[in-house]
Amino acid sequence: MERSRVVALLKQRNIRKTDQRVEILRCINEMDTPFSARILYKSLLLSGINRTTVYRTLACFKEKGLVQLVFHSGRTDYFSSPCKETSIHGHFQCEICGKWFCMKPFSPGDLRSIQKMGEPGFEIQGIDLLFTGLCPECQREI
Amino acid sequence: MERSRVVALLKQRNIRKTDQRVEILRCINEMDTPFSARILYKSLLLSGINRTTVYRTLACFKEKGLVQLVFHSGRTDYFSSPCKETSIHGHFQCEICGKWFCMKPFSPGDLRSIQKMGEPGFEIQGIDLLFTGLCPECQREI
DNA sequence: TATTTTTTGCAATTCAGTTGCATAAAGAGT
DNA sequence: ACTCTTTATGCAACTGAATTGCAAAAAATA
Repeated sequence: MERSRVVALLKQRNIRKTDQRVEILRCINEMDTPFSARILYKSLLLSGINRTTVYRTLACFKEKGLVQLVFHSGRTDYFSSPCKETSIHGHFQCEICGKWFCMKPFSPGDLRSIQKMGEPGFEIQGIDLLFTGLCPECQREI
Repeated sequence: MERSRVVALLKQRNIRKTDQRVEILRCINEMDTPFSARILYKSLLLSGINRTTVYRTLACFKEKGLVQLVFHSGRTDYFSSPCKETSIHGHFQCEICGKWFCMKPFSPGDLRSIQKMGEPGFEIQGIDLLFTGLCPECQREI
Protein backbone atom coordinates (compact mmCIF):
# COMPACT_ATOMS: atom_id res chain seq x y z
CA MET A 1 0.00 0.00 0.00
CA GLU A 2 1.31 3.44 -0.94
CA ARG A 3 2.30 5.87 1.74
CA SER A 4 -0.40 8.40 0.84
CA ARG A 5 -3.14 5.84 1.34
CA VAL A 6 -1.71 4.91 4.74
CA VAL A 7 -1.49 8.55 5.75
CA ALA A 8 -5.11 9.03 4.73
CA LEU A 9 -6.16 6.11 6.89
CA LEU A 10 -4.53 7.73 9.90
CA LYS A 11 -6.10 11.10 9.23
CA GLN A 12 -9.51 9.49 8.76
CA ARG A 13 -9.34 8.05 12.25
CA ASN A 14 -7.86 11.16 13.79
CA ILE A 15 -4.58 9.54 14.63
CA ARG A 16 -1.61 11.85 14.79
CA LYS A 17 0.71 11.07 11.92
CA THR A 18 4.26 10.03 12.73
CA ASP A 19 6.87 8.24 10.65
CA GLN A 20 6.66 5.24 12.95
CA ARG A 21 2.90 4.93 12.68
CA VAL A 22 2.97 5.17 8.93
CA GLU A 23 5.62 2.48 8.76
CA ILE A 24 3.79 0.24 11.24
CA LEU A 25 0.46 0.59 9.47
CA ARG A 26 2.11 -0.18 6.19
CA CYS A 27 3.59 -3.32 7.71
CA ILE A 28 0.24 -4.33 9.18
CA ASN A 29 -1.37 -4.08 5.79
CA GLU A 30 1.09 -6.60 4.46
CA MET A 31 0.20 -9.21 7.08
CA ASP A 32 -1.81 -12.02 5.61
CA THR A 33 -2.57 -13.82 8.86
CA PRO A 34 -3.57 -12.67 12.34
CA PHE A 35 -0.57 -11.19 14.11
CA SER A 36 0.57 -10.20 17.58
CA ALA A 37 2.60 -7.19 18.66
CA ARG A 38 5.62 -9.44 18.97
CA ILE A 39 5.30 -10.69 15.39
CA LEU A 40 4.77 -7.15 14.17
CA TYR A 41 7.82 -5.92 16.05
CA LYS A 42 9.97 -8.65 14.53
CA SER A 43 8.77 -7.77 11.05
CA LEU A 44 9.79 -4.20 11.74
CA LEU A 45 13.25 -4.92 13.13
CA LEU A 46 15.02 -3.38 10.15
CA SER A 47 13.06 -0.16 10.53
CA GLY A 48 14.65 0.39 13.94
CA ILE A 49 11.33 1.24 15.56
CA ASN A 50 11.36 0.63 19.29
CA ARG A 51 9.52 -2.33 20.76
CA THR A 52 7.56 -0.14 23.15
CA THR A 53 6.42 2.01 20.27
CA VAL A 54 5.15 -1.00 18.35
CA TYR A 55 3.20 -2.28 21.34
CA ARG A 56 1.75 1.14 22.08
CA THR A 57 0.93 1.89 18.47
CA LEU A 58 -0.91 -1.38 18.12
CA ALA A 59 -2.92 -0.56 21.25
CA CYS A 60 -3.69 2.82 19.73
CA PHE A 61 -4.79 1.32 16.41
CA LYS A 62 -7.03 -1.10 18.24
CA GLU A 63 -8.52 1.78 20.23
CA LYS A 64 -9.24 3.65 17.00
CA GLY A 65 -10.57 0.62 15.15
CA LEU A 66 -7.74 0.34 12.63
CA VAL A 67 -7.18 -3.27 13.66
CA GLN A 68 -9.48 -5.75 15.34
CA LEU A 69 -8.64 -8.08 18.17
CA VAL A 70 -9.47 -11.52 16.83
CA PHE A 71 -8.44 -13.63 19.79
CA HIS A 72 -5.95 -13.90 22.56
CA SER A 73 -3.73 -16.73 23.57
CA GLY A 74 -2.36 -16.50 27.07
CA ARG A 75 -1.52 -12.85 27.52
CA THR A 76 -0.87 -12.34 23.83
CA ASP A 77 -3.45 -10.53 21.71
CA TYR A 78 -3.83 -11.38 18.04
CA PHE A 79 -5.13 -8.82 15.60
CA SER A 80 -6.58 -8.97 12.15
CA SER A 81 -5.90 -6.66 9.29
CA PRO A 82 -6.34 -7.65 5.65
CA CYS A 83 -8.09 -10.75 6.86
CA LYS A 84 -10.69 -8.19 8.01
CA GLU A 85 -13.12 -10.99 8.64
CA THR A 86 -15.59 -9.46 11.08
CA SER A 87 -18.01 -12.34 11.43
CA ILE A 88 -17.17 -15.21 13.76
CA HIS A 89 -14.85 -17.83 12.34
CA GLY A 90 -12.30 -20.41 13.38
CA HIS A 91 -8.55 -20.20 13.13
CA PHE A 92 -5.82 -22.57 12.18
CA GLN A 93 -2.32 -22.70 13.55
CA CYS A 94 0.33 -24.62 11.65
CA GLU A 95 2.44 -26.90 13.82
CA ILE A 96 5.47 -26.42 11.58
CA CYS A 97 5.68 -22.75 10.67
CA GLY A 98 3.56 -21.46 13.54
CA LYS A 99 1.46 -19.16 11.37
CA TRP A 100 -2.17 -18.42 12.08
CA PHE A 101 -4.84 -18.51 9.39
CA CYS A 102 -8.49 -17.45 9.37
CA MET A 103 -10.99 -20.08 8.34
CA LYS A 104 -14.26 -19.25 6.63
CA PRO A 105 -17.03 -17.60 8.68
CA PHE A 106 -19.39 -19.86 10.58
CA SER A 107 -22.74 -20.45 8.93
CA PRO A 108 -25.86 -20.08 11.12
CA GLY A 109 -25.99 -23.88 11.16
CA ASP A 110 -22.37 -24.06 12.28
CA LEU A 111 -23.12 -21.67 15.12
CA ARG A 112 -26.09 -23.73 16.26
CA SER A 113 -23.97 -26.88 16.20
CA ILE A 114 -21.25 -25.23 18.23
CA GLN A 115 -23.66 -23.87 20.81
CA LYS A 116 -24.85 -27.40 21.41
CA MET A 117 -21.32 -28.50 22.27
CA GLY A 118 -21.43 -26.42 25.44
CA GLU A 119 -23.11 -27.51 28.65
CA PRO A 120 -26.32 -26.28 30.23
CA GLY A 121 -25.75 -23.66 32.91
CA PHE A 122 -22.79 -22.05 31.17
CA GLU A 123 -23.63 -18.77 29.45
CA ILE A 124 -21.63 -18.65 26.23
CA GLN A 125 -20.49 -15.17 25.22
CA GLY A 126 -17.58 -15.99 22.98
CA ILE A 127 -16.39 -18.86 20.81
CA ASP A 128 -12.80 -19.62 19.85
CA LEU A 129 -12.33 -22.54 17.52
CA LEU A 130 -8.72 -23.31 16.84
CA PHE A 131 -7.47 -26.02 14.55
CA THR A 132 -3.89 -27.18 14.69
CA GLY A 133 -2.14 -29.16 11.99
CA LEU A 134 -0.34 -28.57 8.73
CA CYS A 135 -0.93 -25.58 6.50
CA PRO A 136 -0.98 -26.14 2.72
CA GLU A 137 2.52 -24.74 2.28
CA CYS A 138 4.14 -26.89 4.96
CA GLN A 139 2.36 -30.00 3.65
CA ARG A 140 4.05 -29.46 0.33
CA GLU A 141 7.46 -29.37 1.98
CA ILE A 142 7.16 -32.81 3.55
CA MET B 1 -7.16 -39.22 48.15
CA GLU B 2 -5.18 -41.03 50.82
CA ARG B 3 -1.42 -40.94 50.82
CA SER B 4 -1.06 -44.69 50.26
CA ARG B 5 -3.08 -44.50 47.06
CA VAL B 6 -0.96 -41.61 45.80
CA VAL B 7 2.24 -43.48 46.62
CA ALA B 8 0.94 -46.50 44.73
CA LEU B 9 0.24 -44.35 41.68
CA LEU B 10 3.86 -43.18 41.67
CA LYS B 11 5.23 -46.69 42.10
CA GLN B 12 2.97 -47.97 39.34
CA ARG B 13 4.52 -45.51 36.91
CA ASN B 14 8.05 -46.04 38.16
CA ILE B 15 8.38 -42.53 39.49
CA ARG B 16 10.79 -42.11 42.36
CA LYS B 17 8.84 -41.28 45.49
CA THR B 18 9.59 -38.02 47.27
CA ASP B 19 7.57 -36.01 49.77
CA GLN B 20 7.15 -33.25 47.22
CA ARG B 21 5.81 -35.53 44.50
CA VAL B 22 3.34 -37.14 46.85
CA GLU B 23 2.09 -33.76 47.97
CA ILE B 24 1.90 -32.44 44.41
CA LEU B 25 0.04 -35.48 43.11
CA ARG B 26 -2.37 -35.24 46.00
CA CYS B 27 -3.01 -31.63 45.11
CA ILE B 28 -3.50 -32.49 41.45
CA ASN B 29 -6.12 -35.03 42.34
CA GLU B 30 -8.11 -32.34 44.07
CA MET B 31 -8.24 -30.12 40.99
CA ASP B 32 -11.67 -30.10 39.41
CA THR B 33 -10.76 -28.08 36.34
CA PRO B 34 -7.79 -28.10 33.95
CA PHE B 35 -4.80 -26.48 35.62
CA SER B 36 -1.41 -25.05 34.73
CA ALA B 37 1.87 -25.33 36.62
CA ARG B 38 1.36 -21.80 37.86
CA ILE B 39 -2.07 -22.60 39.29
CA LEU B 40 -0.73 -25.77 40.84
CA TYR B 41 2.18 -23.90 42.39
CA LYS B 42 -0.16 -21.34 43.91
CA SER B 43 -2.33 -24.10 45.37
CA LEU B 44 0.78 -25.53 46.95
CA LEU B 45 2.14 -22.30 48.43
CA LEU B 46 1.52 -23.41 52.00
CA SER B 47 3.46 -26.61 51.47
CA GLY B 48 6.59 -24.59 50.80
CA ILE B 49 7.49 -26.61 47.72
CA ASN B 50 9.70 -24.69 45.33
CA ARG B 51 8.29 -23.32 42.12
CA THR B 52 10.93 -25.03 40.03
CA THR B 53 10.06 -28.34 41.61
CA VAL B 54 6.40 -27.92 40.79
CA TYR B 55 7.16 -27.13 37.14
CA ARG B 56 9.58 -30.01 36.83
CA THR B 57 7.35 -32.47 38.62
CA LEU B 58 4.46 -31.62 36.36
CA ALA B 59 6.67 -32.18 33.32
CA CYS B 60 7.69 -35.52 34.81
CA PHE B 61 4.09 -36.53 35.46
CA LYS B 62 3.18 -35.62 31.91
CA GLU B 63 6.11 -37.70 30.63
CA LYS B 64 4.91 -40.66 32.64
CA GLY B 65 1.26 -40.24 31.75
CA LEU B 66 0.01 -39.26 35.18
CA VAL B 67 -1.52 -36.10 33.76
CA GLN B 68 -2.63 -35.25 30.25
CA LEU B 69 -1.98 -32.06 28.39
CA VAL B 70 -5.41 -30.82 27.41
CA PHE B 71 -4.47 -27.60 25.67
CA HIS B 72 -2.05 -24.75 25.78
CA SER B 73 -2.65 -21.06 25.83
CA GLY B 74 0.33 -18.98 24.83
CA ARG B 75 3.26 -20.70 26.42
CA THR B 76 1.19 -22.06 29.27
CA ASP B 77 0.24 -25.72 29.26
CA TYR B 78 -2.99 -26.85 30.86
CA PHE B 79 -3.35 -30.34 32.22
CA SER B 80 -6.25 -32.53 33.18
CA SER B 81 -6.53 -34.80 36.12
CA PRO B 82 -9.82 -35.83 37.72
CA CYS B 83 -11.51 -34.38 34.68
CA LYS B 84 -9.73 -37.35 33.05
CA GLU B 85 -11.82 -36.83 29.98
CA THR B 86 -9.70 -38.49 27.32
CA SER B 87 -12.02 -38.06 24.36
CA ILE B 88 -12.01 -34.71 22.55
CA HIS B 89 -14.16 -32.04 24.10
CA GLY B 90 -14.47 -28.27 24.34
CA HIS B 91 -13.57 -26.06 27.25
CA PHE B 92 -15.14 -23.09 28.89
CA GLN B 93 -13.39 -20.21 30.56
CA CYS B 94 -15.35 -17.95 32.86
CA GLU B 95 -14.79 -14.24 32.24
CA ILE B 96 -15.32 -13.44 35.91
CA CYS B 97 -13.50 -16.05 37.97
CA GLY B 98 -11.14 -17.19 35.23
CA LYS B 99 -11.68 -20.90 35.87
CA TRP B 100 -11.58 -23.49 33.11
CA PHE B 101 -14.22 -26.18 32.74
CA CYS B 102 -14.43 -29.25 30.53
CA MET B 103 -17.51 -29.55 28.37
CA LYS B 104 -19.01 -32.87 27.38
CA PRO B 105 -17.14 -34.99 24.79
CA PHE B 106 -17.88 -34.31 21.14
CA SER B 107 -20.28 -36.74 19.52
CA PRO B 108 -19.27 -38.19 16.14
CA GLY B 109 -21.75 -35.76 14.58
CA ASP B 110 -20.14 -32.86 16.45
CA LEU B 111 -16.74 -33.87 15.12
CA ARG B 112 -18.02 -34.01 11.57
CA SER B 113 -19.59 -30.58 11.94
CA ILE B 114 -16.37 -29.13 13.30
CA GLN B 115 -14.24 -30.63 10.56
CA LYS B 116 -16.44 -28.86 8.03
CA MET B 117 -15.64 -25.51 9.62
CA GLY B 118 -12.04 -25.80 8.45
CA GLU B 119 -10.86 -25.00 4.96
CA PRO B 120 -9.69 -27.32 2.23
CA GLY B 121 -5.93 -27.67 2.04
CA PHE B 122 -5.39 -27.43 5.78
CA GLU B 123 -4.69 -30.76 7.44
CA ILE B 124 -6.42 -30.72 10.80
CA GLN B 125 -4.59 -32.62 13.52
CA GLY B 126 -6.04 -31.02 16.61
CA ILE B 127 -9.18 -29.17 17.63
CA ASP B 128 -9.46 -26.67 20.45
CA LEU B 129 -12.92 -25.32 21.07
CA LEU B 130 -13.01 -22.71 23.77
CA PHE B 131 -16.11 -20.98 25.02
CA THR B 132 -15.90 -17.84 27.09
CA GLY B 133 -18.69 -16.45 29.19
CA LEU B 134 -20.20 -16.89 32.64
CA CYS B 135 -19.97 -20.09 34.63
CA PRO B 136 -23.04 -21.19 36.60
CA GLU B 137 -21.58 -20.02 39.89
CA CYS B 138 -20.69 -16.54 38.68
CA GLN B 139 -24.10 -16.15 37.04
CA ARG B 140 -25.70 -16.67 40.41
CA GLU B 141 -23.64 -13.89 41.92
CA ILE B 142 -24.89 -11.24 39.50
C1' DT C 1 26.30 -48.47 55.71
C1' DA C 2 28.55 -46.82 51.64
C1' DT C 3 27.92 -45.60 46.95
C1' DT C 4 25.51 -44.13 43.04
C1' DT C 5 21.72 -41.85 41.01
C1' DT C 6 18.12 -38.69 41.02
C1' DT C 7 15.69 -34.75 42.92
C1' DT C 8 15.43 -30.42 45.14
C1' DG C 9 15.97 -25.52 45.98
C1' DC C 10 18.33 -21.52 45.04
C1' DA C 11 19.95 -17.98 42.15
C1' DA C 12 20.34 -16.40 37.82
C1' DT C 13 18.44 -16.08 33.12
C1' DT C 14 15.10 -15.73 29.36
C1' DC C 15 11.19 -13.98 27.18
C1' DA C 16 6.95 -11.29 26.35
C1' DG C 17 4.85 -7.52 27.75
C1' DT C 18 4.43 -3.07 30.52
C1' DT C 19 5.52 1.45 32.88
C1' DG C 20 7.77 6.02 34.12
C1' DC C 21 10.03 9.60 32.47
C1' DA C 22 12.95 12.80 29.86
C1' DT C 23 13.45 14.09 25.16
C1' DA C 24 11.68 14.76 20.60
C1' DA C 25 8.26 15.57 17.30
C1' DA C 26 3.56 17.00 15.70
C1' DG C 27 -0.05 20.08 15.35
C1' DA C 28 -2.35 24.63 16.63
C1' DG C 29 -2.34 29.50 17.23
C1' DT C 30 -0.33 33.66 16.26
C1' DA D 1 7.98 30.85 10.32
C1' DC D 2 8.12 30.95 15.38
C1' DT D 3 6.25 29.71 19.79
C1' DC D 4 3.45 27.00 22.71
C1' DT D 5 0.90 23.03 23.98
C1' DT D 6 0.00 18.38 23.36
C1' DT D 7 1.25 13.89 22.20
C1' DA D 8 4.56 10.23 20.78
C1' DT D 9 9.00 8.08 21.10
C1' DG D 10 12.89 5.63 23.02
C1' DC D 11 15.34 4.21 26.82
C1' DA D 12 15.89 1.81 30.98
C1' DA D 13 13.96 -0.47 34.44
C1' DC D 14 10.35 -3.63 35.96
C1' DT D 15 6.84 -7.51 36.11
C1' DG D 16 5.39 -12.26 35.90
C1' DA D 17 5.73 -16.80 33.92
C1' DA D 18 8.73 -20.17 32.66
C1' DT D 19 13.45 -22.28 32.33
C1' DT D 20 18.38 -23.56 33.36
C1' DG D 21 22.89 -24.62 35.87
C1' DC D 22 24.62 -26.21 39.79
C1' DA D 23 25.62 -27.51 44.59
C1' DA D 24 23.40 -29.75 48.41
C1' DA D 25 20.07 -33.14 49.90
C1' DA D 26 17.43 -37.18 49.53
C1' DA D 27 16.24 -41.68 47.41
C1' DA D 28 17.37 -46.05 45.63
C1' DT D 29 20.85 -49.63 45.17
C1' DA D 30 24.58 -52.53 46.34
